[in-house]
Amino acid sequence: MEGQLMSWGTLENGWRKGPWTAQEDEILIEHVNQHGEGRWNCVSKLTGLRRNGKSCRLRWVNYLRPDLKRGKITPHEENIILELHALWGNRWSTIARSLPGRTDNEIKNYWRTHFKKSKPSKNIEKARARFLRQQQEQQEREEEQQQADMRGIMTQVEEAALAQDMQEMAYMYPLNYMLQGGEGGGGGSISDGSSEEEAWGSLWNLDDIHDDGEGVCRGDLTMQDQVLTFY
DNA sequence: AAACCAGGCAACCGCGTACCA
DNA sequence: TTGGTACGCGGTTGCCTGGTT
Repeated sequence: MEGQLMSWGTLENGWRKGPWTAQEDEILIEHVNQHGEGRWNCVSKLTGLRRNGKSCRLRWVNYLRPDLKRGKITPHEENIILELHALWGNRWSTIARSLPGRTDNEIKNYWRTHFKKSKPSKNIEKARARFLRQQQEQQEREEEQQQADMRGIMTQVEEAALAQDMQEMAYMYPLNYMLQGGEGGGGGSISDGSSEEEAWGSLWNLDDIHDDGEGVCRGDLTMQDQVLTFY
């Protein structure tokens, strides 16, 4: 524990806690505009703000950042959250990278209030298991194929460099990268219905993309392929 | 009108990790 | 190599608000 509350929101060690005031927000924004993000523990020293570094960072990241999107999560975003949560679980910050303007905290809260309570149906669980199994098989097939293809063309150094590039791209822009190919791609088939079954359905339909060897993403990696590049 | 309740969300906490001296 | 510090992440808490009785 940091200390005992003296008056409302003030601890005996001088740090303030609880809801931020408009003045505190202004001070923090001013500070970040001047010095940039980071070095959060210096904020109190430089500005006189009685907030610890953690609190400042959180306030900035979750509320004050200018690129934050305000307003409700759209059905499209909701579907993205569902799909990525199916893939990555509670890795909220990873999921948030695929939703520009949304924070991990926001997505986490949204998930907890909208989906946590409803247990996935049997069908969903079966579909999920099938998806994961096929994903694994696909990965194995591709690794074999890639090794065979690459061996004759690339040196080992080039191969490593490419793999790293792919991984970095996928890490920086997970969903954008997956959905390359536009609205007609994997995400485009998502209807505006927001039921859980529908959302999962859009994910499992990706299986079909692979069946003909072409995929909706035409020439690009399908969602499954690209997800595999993360691991 | 008042009390109660549930949902939503901002903020806090603890832990793990990266970085640096 | 190690210890300290700062940062980032996920889980949890608690307040606020709107709806219901």
